[in-house]
Amino acid sequence: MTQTIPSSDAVQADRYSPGEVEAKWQERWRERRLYEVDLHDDSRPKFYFLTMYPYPSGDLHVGHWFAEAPADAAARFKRMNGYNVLFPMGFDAFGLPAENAAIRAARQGEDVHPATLTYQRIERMERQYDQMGAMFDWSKKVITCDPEYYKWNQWFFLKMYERGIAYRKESFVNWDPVDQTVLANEQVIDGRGERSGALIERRLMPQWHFKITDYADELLSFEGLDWPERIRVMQTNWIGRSEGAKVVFRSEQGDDIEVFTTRPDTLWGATFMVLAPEHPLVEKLTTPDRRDAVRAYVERASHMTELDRQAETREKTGEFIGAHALNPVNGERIPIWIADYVLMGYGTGAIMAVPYGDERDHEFAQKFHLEIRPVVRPDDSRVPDEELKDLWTGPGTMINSGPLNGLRNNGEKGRANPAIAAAIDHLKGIGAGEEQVTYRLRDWLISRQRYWGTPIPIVYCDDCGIQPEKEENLPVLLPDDVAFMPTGESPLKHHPAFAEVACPNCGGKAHRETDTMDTFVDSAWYWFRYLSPHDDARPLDPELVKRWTPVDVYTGGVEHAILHLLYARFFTKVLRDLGLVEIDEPFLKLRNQGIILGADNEKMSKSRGNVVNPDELVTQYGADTVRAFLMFIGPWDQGGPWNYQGIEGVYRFLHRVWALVVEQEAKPEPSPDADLDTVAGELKRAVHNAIKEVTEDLGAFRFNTAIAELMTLSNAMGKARAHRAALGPAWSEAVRELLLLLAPIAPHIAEELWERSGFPGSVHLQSWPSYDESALVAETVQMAVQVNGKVRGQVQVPVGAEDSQVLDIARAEPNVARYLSEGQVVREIVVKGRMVSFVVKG
RNA sequence: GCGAGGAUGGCGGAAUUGGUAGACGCGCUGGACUUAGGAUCCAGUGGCCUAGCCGUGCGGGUUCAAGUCCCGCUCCUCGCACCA
Repeated sequence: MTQTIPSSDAVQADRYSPGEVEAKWQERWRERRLYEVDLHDDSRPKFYFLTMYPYPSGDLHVGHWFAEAPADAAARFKRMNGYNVLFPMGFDAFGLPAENAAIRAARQGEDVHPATLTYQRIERMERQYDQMGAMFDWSKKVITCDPEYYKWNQWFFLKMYERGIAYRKESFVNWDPVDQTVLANEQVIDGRGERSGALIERRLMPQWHFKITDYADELLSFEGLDWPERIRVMQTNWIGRSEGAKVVFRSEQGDDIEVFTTRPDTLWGATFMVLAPEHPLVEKLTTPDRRDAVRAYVERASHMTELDRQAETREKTGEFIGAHALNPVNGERIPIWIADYVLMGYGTGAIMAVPYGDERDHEFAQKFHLEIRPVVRPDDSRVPDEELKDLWTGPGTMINSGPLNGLRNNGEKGRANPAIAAAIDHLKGIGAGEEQVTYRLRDWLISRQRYWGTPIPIVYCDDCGIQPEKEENLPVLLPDDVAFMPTGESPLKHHPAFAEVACPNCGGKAHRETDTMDTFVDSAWYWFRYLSPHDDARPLDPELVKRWTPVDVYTGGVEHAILHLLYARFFTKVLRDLGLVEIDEPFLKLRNQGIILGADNEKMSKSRGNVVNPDELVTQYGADTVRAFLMFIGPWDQGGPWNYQGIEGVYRFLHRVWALVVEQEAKPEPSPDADLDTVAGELKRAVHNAIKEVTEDLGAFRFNTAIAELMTLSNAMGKARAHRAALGPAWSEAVRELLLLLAPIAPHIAEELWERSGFPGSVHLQSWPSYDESALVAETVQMAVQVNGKVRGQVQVPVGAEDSQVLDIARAEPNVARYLSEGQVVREIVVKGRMVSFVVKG
């Protein structure tokens, strides 16, 4: 890309110079505190417009602009529509990249502290944000690595600990060997660490969890929320609710083996059982002759990464453990196997296997030659029961199933299926099971073996065990004087002053928890804190929370569909149950922007070298052009490839707007035969049409078409421009409306032209214009005309015309007139809005 | 495999309840102004065998009328995936 700005000798005194205009207005807006919001102002309705706060990576890239500039336009639009709009911004400042940078530095013998790095980056990004011309209210800024912020993470943790929502449990965890930390399930993508890309190992460790599963059912409801279907589906699948039954089998040795099944109706077809390799009963139940084989299998499974396991989706593996269990419904003796297709983390880690009714069990049975017994006869099957196909998961009639024989199985889930209902009742009757709901969702593991995060306020006392830190001792400060380990281990472990403490209970010898919290804890409630960012006495201001939340619109990337957005919903419900807020849901309306791809159609990344730097673009074209171009590129929720050429068109458009308002008319006066009334009428129509369209588009986040409408208006004004002197106030009115419509999208140039036109005040403090319906384009609509049921012609009819007028026009159509003149009109009707029917006799 | 979304000119994309397909922009072509044009302005720009015909991934259907509705496919993107 080479220069496109006209060389300086061509610049006239009043030529559009984005750099000057933008610097001037950013300065003035700052001086006038134009965007500082009075949270107590109740003269206007509130509107909380939230956009996801960024991680302080150090440089704003074009993706930030794509996310935030349109959001800013939508927020400005709301503000001009009479709302008191809160549009805050902050930084998600804890996290691995800053710490990893410190570790890298340590490896080279340098000393870089994550805090120093983070605050430097925040400062740089704030300056870059200012260049965007966004109406962020920085006075409400939240930085999550500030003790004044993370203190409240700790406070919430203590409250949740009191209520049993935060608990410590030894469990298998996802261990990232590169980042040297445990990850949440949500952070493991295809068996690899979300950040590091390293293969995840499974380890058994004591970890802190939040009991998000307590809220599983509530999280499944999106009632009253205007969220994209896509996100709702993703969250619903993630929570993964399954209705079924728990059934207790008993081993011959007398141990209860509990299983969960969604198909209790097929219990009589259970011909073997399968335990997960990690199942606690495996060791005990295995018979001596099978011990070696079983141990080898368990050993192999434990070393397998998640990815290895998933890669083996085709071929089933497993081992018979030598033991048998009794099927509670028919007392049958069935073999017990272990196999890694049964997961310890779901249900009970054990299943009853019904090869006839489950594809996986069927595959397993075939491979190991286990019995397959039909229990549902398909409706259209005519073969004898013994010859039924060996896998059927659909509806039919129950067979080989004792008391269920002959019952209808409609293939539905839960009690809606008579066969399932009967099976559950039967289980209850014999005391071997009952209805149960199981979720895929697991509790949120929040422990991280890292330094740069919120310290978990827990102390382990040799005598008293786990002790929560006292509230008055908060915040538990993250120490600054730490040495970063080249190995990646958390420096907290090697910091005696931090780790060795007195027990808050007995005062005896104790040590502090050295794990820190997942950074998703920070972002699970940050929007509440914008309302009182520096309140030292309490986490949130109840009065302001009541007035301002829930957030009216939340915008951000889809990549947070299940991580952040699910945690935020969970946290809100917890805060509600703690009596701190009164709302059930944090974000009423959610909108996701798409992703801007590099010119090579790949996701932008430093390693690919396809990153577009917005700073250079701003220098070349100005922020207004960059903003408007990102909005114009296509539907916002779609994203798309970056295209250098397109930006020129938007740049030219802003130049033309500038010329319309500022530049002196160089052309000769209009020719005397120009019909001024027509010109004025068309101008007015163009203006009001634009108001209507831009209003609808901005309200619906359709930025691309809003700009297209503005271009159409500016083109129309370009045609009328030659008559501007003669048009007088009509011209000036058109300019006024154009600038108002432009203000949310290109705030600087709109403000400058507003001032130059002599309009009072700031364009951003004006009310949004409304349109005059009667001034809109007199549209016509095409209608078909039929005579005695046959279409004879098409006519153009003005929108909103009276029926009689429509009939007159239709009658005048030559092709129609031919048929009408012959006979007599008996009935005339206008149907379907777009069809004129004549019925003629004679 | 399951779920969600999509397919429209050379390109990004527009098209209320079915009603002149291709708004707006890019690119391209021609012209004007120019020492020059990669600046600006004007005109044109879906295709073709151009009295007209054909055109919204493919094949059917409903309708006076289909990008839009119905049936059957193909391909693409994203999400989930041995969840019992």
